[in-house]
Amino acid sequence: MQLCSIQNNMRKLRFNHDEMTQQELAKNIGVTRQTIIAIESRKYSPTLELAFKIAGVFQVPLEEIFQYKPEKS
Amino acid sequence: MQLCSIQNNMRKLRFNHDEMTQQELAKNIGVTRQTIIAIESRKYSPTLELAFKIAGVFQVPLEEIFQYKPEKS
DNA sequence: GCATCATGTTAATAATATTTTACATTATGT
DNA sequence: ACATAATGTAAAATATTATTAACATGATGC
Repeated sequence: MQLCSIQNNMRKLRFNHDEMTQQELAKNIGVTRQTIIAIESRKYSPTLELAFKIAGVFQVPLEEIFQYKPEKS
Repeated sequence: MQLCSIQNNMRKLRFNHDEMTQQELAKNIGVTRQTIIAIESRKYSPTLELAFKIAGVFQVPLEEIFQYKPEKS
């Protein structure tokens, strides 16, 4: 499956935050669990708005969660 | 017209970077001028990938260009 | 064994972002 | 006056992201 160009460590952050589940994170930022799954598995990148919300939950700068990896030339 | 929830200072940055035009910025990051116009006028938010590319052009952290302003309760 | 919870997969639909094209406006230079 | 460059506006078409729902798996506890 095609990976998107944005890497992330949401999964690691969830575990470091009291093993927050995908469901809890989803509810926290107001999206469905499917969206969390898709982002964690790099099926697609979140919107900028969603990325900011996620950074807000974990209280870290956005760039600490998401990194741009061009991949394509 | 409805504004999106992400603020930005691309316009200011363009002028501070040798008065870079919308056209030049667009070409730099590989999108059309319409996309730059839409983002600058907050018609919609860029994708996370685009936001990273724009930050790359201006060589500043993403959060220095884009700020999340919830607006809605 | 059975129920429950967390995670994963797939597919269809809805919502949003981006492209393309065309035309308008304002300022600048000749 | 005319040409050009930068910006703005609008609409339709396409691409990407997000939602919803249904079903599957592995782990845990009773």
